[in-house]
Amino acid sequence: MRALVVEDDPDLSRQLGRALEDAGYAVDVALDGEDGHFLGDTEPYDVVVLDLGLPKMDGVTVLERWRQDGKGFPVLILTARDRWSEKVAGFDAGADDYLTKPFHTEELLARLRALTRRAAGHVTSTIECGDLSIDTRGARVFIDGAPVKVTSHEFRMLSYLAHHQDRVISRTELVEHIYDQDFDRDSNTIEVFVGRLRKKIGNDRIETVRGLGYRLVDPEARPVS
Amino acid sequence: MRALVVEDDPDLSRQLGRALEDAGYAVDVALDGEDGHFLGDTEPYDVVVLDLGLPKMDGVTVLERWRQDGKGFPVLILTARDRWSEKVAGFDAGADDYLTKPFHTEELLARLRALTRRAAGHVTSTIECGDLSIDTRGARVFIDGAPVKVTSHEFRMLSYLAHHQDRVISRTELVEHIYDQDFDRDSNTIEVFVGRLRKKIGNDRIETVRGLGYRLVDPEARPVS
DNA sequence: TAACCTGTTCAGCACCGGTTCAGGGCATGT
DNA sequence: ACATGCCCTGAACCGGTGCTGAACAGGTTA
Repeated sequence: MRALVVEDDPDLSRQLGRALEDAGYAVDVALDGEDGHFLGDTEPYDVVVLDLGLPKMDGVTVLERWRQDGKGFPVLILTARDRWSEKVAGFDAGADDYLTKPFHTEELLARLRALTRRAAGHVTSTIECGDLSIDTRGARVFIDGAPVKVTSHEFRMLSYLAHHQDRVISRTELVEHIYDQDFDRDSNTIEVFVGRLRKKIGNDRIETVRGLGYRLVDPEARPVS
Repeated sequence: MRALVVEDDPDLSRQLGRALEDAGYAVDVALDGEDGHFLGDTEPYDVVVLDLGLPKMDGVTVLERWRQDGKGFPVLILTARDRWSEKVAGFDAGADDYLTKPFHTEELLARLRALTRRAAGHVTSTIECGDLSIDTRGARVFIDGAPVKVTSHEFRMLSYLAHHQDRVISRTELVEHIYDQDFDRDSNTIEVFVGRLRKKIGNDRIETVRGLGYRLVDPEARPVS
């Protein structure tokens, strides 16, 4: 999951970035509205945390432009306490949730989880694929109830595949969503991770579609429709 | 499906080409308006991505000439943000959709899928032909709900036939839509693929019309011709 | 500092998928 | 019925793609 944090207060943005990274997101941080808008326009984020009071370009404007351009990622806006007008304007502009400063990072994380889940059409905090279950909250993976130990990048990857199960995910799409901005394009890191994941959760759970990418499937569900 | 990308920025054009190839298109790239116009005039594309700001010949002009010459392929234009006049001119010239730079490749792919589907008169992302169903998004094929394993070229071919089912598709048309520019004309590759496909989905699903080409049919739907 | 864990790089290899080729069959027109 | 030529098919070739084991690097922990 990739997240963008747009927050001008350097302390808070650093804290947020760190909290999200700890929670397993690949995070980019923008310190003003222009940068934030540009990043949101160019990079495929899965969720955005957007402060409304920003230098160079107001948060609401940023959000409005994104939505005009058809950007659909979920956006959580941060507002100063008692700034109802801003909040309303934010929702009108297409925000999905809000939080008033100051707040507990746990609450922010919980709301972000809810947003990403909702955006992918899931309702619970665990995604199931056959007897494979992925706890997005605890970053844990179970097979038939038995815990499987996965590293953080392995988890990000599995989690992204699970959010879009049954779809073919190209290698480039995986890279874009797992890593932040710059990443060496031609490298076989993805393949190595797929290999390691397969070794842990079973070979038949990740199909490779030659020339296109990978796909997470439930091996049990396919003998007959 | 064959796609043409007309984009002068070398980085972007390479990136686009790669993304489309990942998505299963056969892609040609032109770096200026003249080349782009020529290619679009001579080669039968299924969809075109056209940047409006181009050297040698402006994108709008390119599009106008294509339409004057009766080229009907769907065209998605790329415009710099806040260039409303261009956008309008593009639509007037016959564009089918637009996207403002910068954009997410996934969104571009989604729109291209929508365009090709619409151009073929389909609305969903799966095409049905009797109990044969083709998932254009997931690159999968089912017979009566049971998955059939096809390779990427086999899929392209079946998919093209399915987009134009009940029509006779000539061998050259198939070649032109499945492969990009350079392909050895006299080769029986197509026949080999037809053979392999028939072996997988049943002999009676692809009719051969001697001297003309092939046609995808629903064997059940024609008790008698 | 040493041991460890995680992510990345590299090189070798197996295999798959695309292409070619040759031979034979079958439809079509005379 | 015959001959022509189009089409089908099996087999083989070949290059590329993706997989794997191992080594390396950076950071973290004991």
